[in-house]
Amino acid sequence: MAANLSDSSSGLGSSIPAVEVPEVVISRLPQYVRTLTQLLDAGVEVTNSQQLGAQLQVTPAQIRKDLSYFGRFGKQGRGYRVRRLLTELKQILGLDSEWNVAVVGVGRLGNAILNYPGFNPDGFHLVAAFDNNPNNVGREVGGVSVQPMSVMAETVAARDITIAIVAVPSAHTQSVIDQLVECGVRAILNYAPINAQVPAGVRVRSIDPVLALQSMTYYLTEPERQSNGLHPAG
Amino acid sequence: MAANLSDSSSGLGSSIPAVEVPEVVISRLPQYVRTLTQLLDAGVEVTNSQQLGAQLQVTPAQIRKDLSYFGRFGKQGRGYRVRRLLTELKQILGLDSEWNVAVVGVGRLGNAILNYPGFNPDGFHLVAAFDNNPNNVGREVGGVSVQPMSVMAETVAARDITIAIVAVPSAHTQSVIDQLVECGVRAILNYAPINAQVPAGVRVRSIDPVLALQSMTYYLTEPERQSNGLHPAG
DNA sequence: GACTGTGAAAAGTTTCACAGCT
DNA sequence: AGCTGTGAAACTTTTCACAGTC
Repeated sequence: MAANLSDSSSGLGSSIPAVEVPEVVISRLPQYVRTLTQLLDAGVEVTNSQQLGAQLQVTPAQIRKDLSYFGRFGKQGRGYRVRRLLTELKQILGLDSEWNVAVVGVGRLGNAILNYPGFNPDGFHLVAAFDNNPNNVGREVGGVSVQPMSVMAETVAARDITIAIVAVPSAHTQSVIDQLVECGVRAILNYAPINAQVPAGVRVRSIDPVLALQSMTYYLTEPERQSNGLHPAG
Repeated sequence: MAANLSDSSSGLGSSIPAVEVPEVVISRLPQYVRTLTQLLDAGVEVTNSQQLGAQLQVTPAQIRKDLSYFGRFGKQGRGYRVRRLLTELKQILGLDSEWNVAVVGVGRLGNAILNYPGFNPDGFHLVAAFDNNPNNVGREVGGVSVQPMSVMAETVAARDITIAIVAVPSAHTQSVIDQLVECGVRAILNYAPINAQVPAGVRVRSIDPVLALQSMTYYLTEPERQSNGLHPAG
């Protein structure tokens, strides 16, 4: 493997991979970050691929392989220093920066999102909220003043917003996403149960509890469909 | 490929696959179901792998291959009858049955879940709610009366509950999941940002917006990391 | 002519197994 | 002795391409 051109042995190297990193690897890194954060909070200073694998229910080899895309963060015979690895992974994922996020749609769900305290500790700042409904415009929700959709372009530019959370009814979601993309937003977290279409270069993830339930019922029906014993807690 | 032993040409065959169906395939079926439902609602009677693929942003070959694990649902030269394919896929996923679901944790999030109207149309019935807090016990939320955790085993058995939605604080989540598993629940939708551990035979899916955001920021950082142009709207 | 269903090829991902450092 | 980092092997998943049916 053509490992890596960056000098990551010189502490916190910026780890620019020489080889395209598989998307599935990137999707696992946030889980590694979370587990390492827990270990750090628990006062653990050194860990290893075995321990991380047990926590994450992933093989130790996979963890080592995943990390090898970005550099050499461990020490043979010893393992990984938790704080160092955590810092590196956060940097790789861009979690050493702060991200300004807009919420579109301030109905029941949008309200809950704006009041949810879980985003800020992770560097995601909900700095703007938009809604079409004049009854909502001007209200203060979760410390943010709700603006009309018409000022979205200005606000997104002014506040350097690159990420949006969309919580509008399904029927309006695609149109809202189109507008956001038009404004320069490049990552979207969609809460509507639709298949959002975005141009290349823009990312979408969807939060869809019904889809999650539906992908489990298959295994609850008679024919012994337990498949593997491992639990891809997606 | 050793296709399929079931006689699925004789309409709505129960499609017991001879070969273990890959988990990724199962995870895509609910999306097919959703798209087919939309087509049906739009009055479309016949579709094909090309059209479905365009909607779902998946190659037509993948759709045909996925379906081939369960039977032959199309007609060469014509495509798929929307209603027929939808019925078959729902049956495969177990969505032709109704599922009784318990919600554990009736805080802000649990409340929102119990009031969310999106589960029922899809055959998931929130029939019980549990909470440890005496202030919540006895309250009526989303048409369900909140019960103490102590009666969980009884209620789960009495109401034939196989699925649970867990919306309790992270610190209590694993313990609640253990109790649910003990009660015989075999599928869990977890809203806490933890790595839930369950025994083989039990499924977990997690709803974790922060993880979703964190898996996108990588692509928002300078080095041109757009990777593919396709958008795995996870 | 159009489109499915499917073996076979290609691509992607995981696991193995071991050299090499601590 | 213990554990990483990594080529190579094994396995999985996707895509191709075309025979067969409508």
